[in-house]
Amino acid sequence: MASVSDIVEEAGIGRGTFYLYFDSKREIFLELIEAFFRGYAELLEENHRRLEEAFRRRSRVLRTWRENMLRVLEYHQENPYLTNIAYREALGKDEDFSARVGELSSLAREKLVDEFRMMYDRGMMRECDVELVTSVVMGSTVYVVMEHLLPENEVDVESLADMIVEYHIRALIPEVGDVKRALHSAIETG
Amino acid sequence: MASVSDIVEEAGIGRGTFYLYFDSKREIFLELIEAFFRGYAELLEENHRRLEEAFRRRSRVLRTWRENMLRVLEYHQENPYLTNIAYREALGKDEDFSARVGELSSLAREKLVDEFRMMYDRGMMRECDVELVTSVVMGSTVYVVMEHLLPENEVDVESLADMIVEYHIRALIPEVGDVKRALHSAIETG
DNA sequence: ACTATTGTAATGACATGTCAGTACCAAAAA
DNA sequence: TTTTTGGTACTGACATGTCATTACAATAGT
Repeated sequence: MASVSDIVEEAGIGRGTFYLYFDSKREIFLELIEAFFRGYAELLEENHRRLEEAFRRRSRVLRTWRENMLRVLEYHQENPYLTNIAYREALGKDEDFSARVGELSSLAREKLVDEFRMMYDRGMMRECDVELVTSVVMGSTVYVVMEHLLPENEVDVESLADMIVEYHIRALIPEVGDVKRALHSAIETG
Repeated sequence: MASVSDIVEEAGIGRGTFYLYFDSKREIFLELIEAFFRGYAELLEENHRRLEEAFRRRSRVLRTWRENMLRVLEYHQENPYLTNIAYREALGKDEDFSARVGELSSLAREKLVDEFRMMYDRGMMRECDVELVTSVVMGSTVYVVMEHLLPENEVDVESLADMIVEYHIRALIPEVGDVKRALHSAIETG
């Protein structure tokens, strides 16, 4: 991790100046990460509300899922450094931080599990282990973000969202389901 | 990270003894990780060979894929501590280590991409972005390992492998493909 | 006796955090 | 106008702490 010396050097300020604005290095670190996590948690809540609304109206469920995925990707794309820190750099570093990561990932998991259950109850999903599916979706999303979204700056988020959602829809649609129709309702512009 | 004091205490040896056997803490760390990585790389190579062989014989391709997935899961299950260190604890820590992780993950990616292309060439896979699919498979696998395999010790690896492979087969099978037959050939015992 | 091991104490590199002092500006006093 | 004063932002040498690493005398094992 960057030392305070690194930070002040990079910022072109004196060592003391740093401590005028932050009580400790830990503080600035947790503050940055916390902001990122709070934003992400809010996004997840909002996505969840939108999807619930779609379920209530019984329309545009898959489309909403795709839009939610898009927003998740965009959020990470807009915060590349923090994303990198949160998912890679700081994982085994700080007790509090790890706890916070755990909280957020539990939150995300709960939301997703709930969403998949709603899909299942409406016959939009085949029978399967929801917890496992949730892990698959979360894990693949994080990995795609790290491998495709952060390194290249010229990546098309829209089509990335399309491809990811298509993958999961195909994997989850019931035996009797109409793949073409589902994909169309989720992805194709109309 | 564990201090040298922690290590010698845990191992029940003296501080001096530690330095009789290792030049430095870094050395033992890299040695352990390297062993884990080498083992994993070998596993990947072997899996790749098996799958190539299956392609050559034009039989049991999906079954072999499932077996490969199983071996990957088992390898991580057998090395829970190293898995945890490799994927979580030590990610932003050491320059050399990060480079090694990068190498290994590139190796895994190359193999997988190659395997998917073979599947595609034989009409076993729909047209899609192979790089992205590879990320999805790799990411979801790591995540499932961390969330389902490591925490609980009473998890059934076999059915985990089944469910993961079923997920990907459903996601990747061509429009005209026979899902039931594919799943049967991959998973059902016979 | 000889060797391998131990554990305490010392060392040094490097990290964070502190604080007396500098630079500067603007307003008050002369 | 010039000088003094006060306040704010900033600085970097220094204090302090942590931890890997080394040195070495004492001890256990053969």
